[in-house]
Amino acid sequence: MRVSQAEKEKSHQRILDSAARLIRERGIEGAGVADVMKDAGMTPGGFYRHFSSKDDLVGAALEAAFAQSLDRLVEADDPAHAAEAVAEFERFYLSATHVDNPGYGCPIPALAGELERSATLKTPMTSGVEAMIDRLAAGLTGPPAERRSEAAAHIAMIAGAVMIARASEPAVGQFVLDAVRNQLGLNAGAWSTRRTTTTQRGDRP
Amino acid sequence: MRVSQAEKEKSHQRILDSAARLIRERGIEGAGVADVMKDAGMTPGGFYRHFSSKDDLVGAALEAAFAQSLDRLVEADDPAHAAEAVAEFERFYLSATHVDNPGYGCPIPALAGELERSATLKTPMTSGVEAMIDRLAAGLTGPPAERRSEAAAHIAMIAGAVMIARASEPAVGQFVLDAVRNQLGLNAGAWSTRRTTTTQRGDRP
DNA sequence: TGTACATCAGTGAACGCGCGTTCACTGATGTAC
DNA sequence: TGTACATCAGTGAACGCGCGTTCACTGATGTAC
Repeated sequence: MRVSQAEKEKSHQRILDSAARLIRERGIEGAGVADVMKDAGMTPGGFYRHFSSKDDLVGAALEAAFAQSLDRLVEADDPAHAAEAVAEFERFYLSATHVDNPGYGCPIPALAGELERSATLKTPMTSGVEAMIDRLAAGLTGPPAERRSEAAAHIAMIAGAVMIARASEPAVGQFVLDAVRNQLGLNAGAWSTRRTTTTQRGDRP
Repeated sequence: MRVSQAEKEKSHQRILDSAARLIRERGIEGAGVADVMKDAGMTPGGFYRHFSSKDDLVGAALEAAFAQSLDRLVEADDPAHAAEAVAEFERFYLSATHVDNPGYGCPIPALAGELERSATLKTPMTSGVEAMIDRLAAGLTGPPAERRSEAAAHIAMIAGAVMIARASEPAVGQFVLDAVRNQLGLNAGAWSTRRTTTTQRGDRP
């Protein structure tokens, strides 16, 4: 039975939301079209009135997932607030809540592994990574040219940590998350003077 | 036609080697039992004379892949050589050769994403991560208690970078790899005095 | 050492299941007059 | 504003394909005597 254009738009959004969540929870191959449609309250056949293929859906869902994830990083005008916003984002990123709930989290640790073999999905992944670099860079200190580089390194580290934590047994996962928190100075409270540094090389005895 | 015990052992090794490579190249779901057997020069039916299931194979292949990957990190007795060995390992890890040839590389960026949803494979992944932490820690400086933590952070960063590089378009991938190299001080030659540091927080104005 | 026989590594076809996609159909929506 | 009709969102079954696994079979290996 046909529904109104407004209803169709709502259906579309429900499918997209279900896909964005299920894909991050179960992986792209693990989230079937029928599963997504059922989660959205529909039957499989209707899917192709909204997307031309599963790949089409996954691309749109990946973009939506990045947008959702980056919404957690509040944009601040002045540098101090921007720095605190980034620290807060990274703390959440490394939290048990994020590790245990991939469905609402960052798409990189949830999906990058699977995207290594997909040609068509590299584009939305690349856009998402770039957007995340820019957003993080805005909250880092130092020369502007080096901020993006530092942001990229931070992303590699936090995404790698979450991925490893999810793929390992809890004790090791926790250890890696703690290690990265330490490396990024996120454990130091406002009152603390504790410092952590990266290992330095290039200076031989 | 039956073959000798020695021949069977060779077949077993060929299947394991093929699996360890194909699984890293194509992912666990992407490497079919028939593909692995064909690569090993056999037909699908014979598989179950060697492994009880595909999961069984993947577990063994994952262990083999970690062993292969860690073989690149030479063990050194004195601290200076150990430090240089770790630096060399990390340089290779972040190289285009490694990024472009997952079949012979580290299983973490190649498979961790897929293992997030596998209960049985978390054990070999955890063992592999622990082994890698220990091996890297031996080449880092600082108090012994903090070396493992620092090693874990390094692994998160390099594994994350390789995963992102493989899942993104080349320009962004290169940028992330370069950023991590910089962060780890791997671009600085022996003559250089260049330093890179992580962002520090916890000191409010 | 030689012979008879049980074992079993490997073959290749077939099975069963899940998943993406297609399709005939329904009936409410939107439009032309 | 009302009516007739074309459109099309959504249904639910069916199709086709790939993949893990099973199975009857072959013939060389290993063993018992």
